Amino acid sequence: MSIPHTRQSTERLLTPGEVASLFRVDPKTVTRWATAGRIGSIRTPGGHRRFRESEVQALLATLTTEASTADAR
Amino acid sequence: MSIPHTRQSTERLLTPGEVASLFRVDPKTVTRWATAGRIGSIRTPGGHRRFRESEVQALLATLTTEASTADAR
DNA sequence: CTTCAATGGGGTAATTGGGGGA
DNA sequence: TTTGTCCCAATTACCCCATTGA
Repeated sequence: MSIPHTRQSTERLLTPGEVASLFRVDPKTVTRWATAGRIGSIRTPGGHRRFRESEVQALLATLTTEASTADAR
Repeated sequence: MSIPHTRQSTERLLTPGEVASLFRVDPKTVTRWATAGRIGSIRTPGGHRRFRESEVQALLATLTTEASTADAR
């Protein structure tokens, strides 16, 4: 258990557009991921979303499939 | 109930720029939040704004949504 | 007193959100 | 089922320069 403290001032946040660029998708798609709960988000008081860079990187790594590292080089 | 524990010694004040960094927005945006009454602010005699760290942290926590722990593909 | 980064105010461009449909 | 696109309204970002704060 133990709920992790939300005390990370060094946590870099990304805009929807930046995340969209990383995944090569439309910003709207990123919005849907957030709505569907596939990725955590931080909303500004105005309603716009920001995403944790570490979480985005982790998601990218999770969805990344590498080819066998047989002797490729 | 009233709260006699007014620990202002622990009450740090943040500048617009610091709050902006936490939300990954422009300092001007934080100013608009204060003007719109979305966040409480303290004005210096010169007109500059300062924000209560506890209030900012609380607001940040409220607007934060964690990703679903279940991996639905 | 001098310096200089940060802030406020105003105005304008860019991004985002939400609904709906392809 | 997921994504991209069009609509419009709201929010946010960047430009100017005078003032404040340290």
